[in-house]
Amino acid sequence: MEELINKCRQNGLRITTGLRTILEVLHQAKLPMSLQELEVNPAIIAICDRATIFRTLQRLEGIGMLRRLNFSHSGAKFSLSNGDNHEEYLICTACGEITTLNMSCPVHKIQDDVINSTGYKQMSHELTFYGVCPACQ
Amino acid sequence: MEELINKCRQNGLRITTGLRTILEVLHQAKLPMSLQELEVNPAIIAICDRATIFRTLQRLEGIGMLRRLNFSHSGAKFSLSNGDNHEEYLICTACGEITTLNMSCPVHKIQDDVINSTGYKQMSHELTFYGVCPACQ
DNA sequence: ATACCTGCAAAGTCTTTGCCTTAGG
DNA sequence: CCTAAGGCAAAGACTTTGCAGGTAT
Repeated sequence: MEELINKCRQNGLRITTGLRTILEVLHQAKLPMSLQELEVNPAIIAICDRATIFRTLQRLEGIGMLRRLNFSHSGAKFSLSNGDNHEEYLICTACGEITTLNMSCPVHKIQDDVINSTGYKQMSHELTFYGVCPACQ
Repeated sequence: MEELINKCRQNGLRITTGLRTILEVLHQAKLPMSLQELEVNPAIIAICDRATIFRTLQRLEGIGMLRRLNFSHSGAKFSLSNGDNHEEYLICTACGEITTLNMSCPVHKIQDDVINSTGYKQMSHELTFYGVCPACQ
């Protein structure tokens, strides 16, 4: 957590209560959260206006600490970047539950192939599985 | 193309000019398109209202012929389902260009593992690579 | 004939911005 | 102090819906 704060400081952000709280919530959630979810979060609701959350997320994304994700069955979500430039998720198409997958990422090899064959740079990837979770079946 | 029409008919959709045109455009585009892109498409703009396109996409998605995708640097896009329940894309984070990847999908094996370990059903997946294309570097 | 589709316009929803105030460094 | 950050409210950008009239079957 202090590490996150320091990274913000290094990037010239001012350490405000809002920023601190948002980081904390995202850090503890460990799962991507939407702007709205942040907005109604008990820890945030009394502290920050929607616009503040929005701009804070924007700043965090700008310095590469946050990653914007778009899942097909919900809107944009944000998660603290793991620094590895890859994200793997499993999403229930019925209830929307998001699960992170801790796989020793099997896509890196494929990614290298793609880099070589296309000439793209600064490559990252998202691998998302959709399905119906046991509880919803 | 006739195949697509038949599938619609089988699912109880009425074969209207709008539906036909939208299918045609999506079929030829081969790339995911947003509602807006469809709306301003020369073949469609004179035929269909935005609401019609919207509802047509909704119906197509409902019968599983269309897949809704959300990319991190653009809004929702739709592509005719390939029936294989998987999609692989490469997207330039600078210009937004979308490229389809024709890989003999390397993720199916991984998907099987995920199914076995999580109990999810009706699994599909999206694998998206983000990077900066040669032209934008 | 009768559902189903469509167009139009308006209502929603969520995101983004302007402007003035507050407060971190 | 100076400038970034915050609050409020309003503007935007899309998406979605109601309803009256049109059309495939």
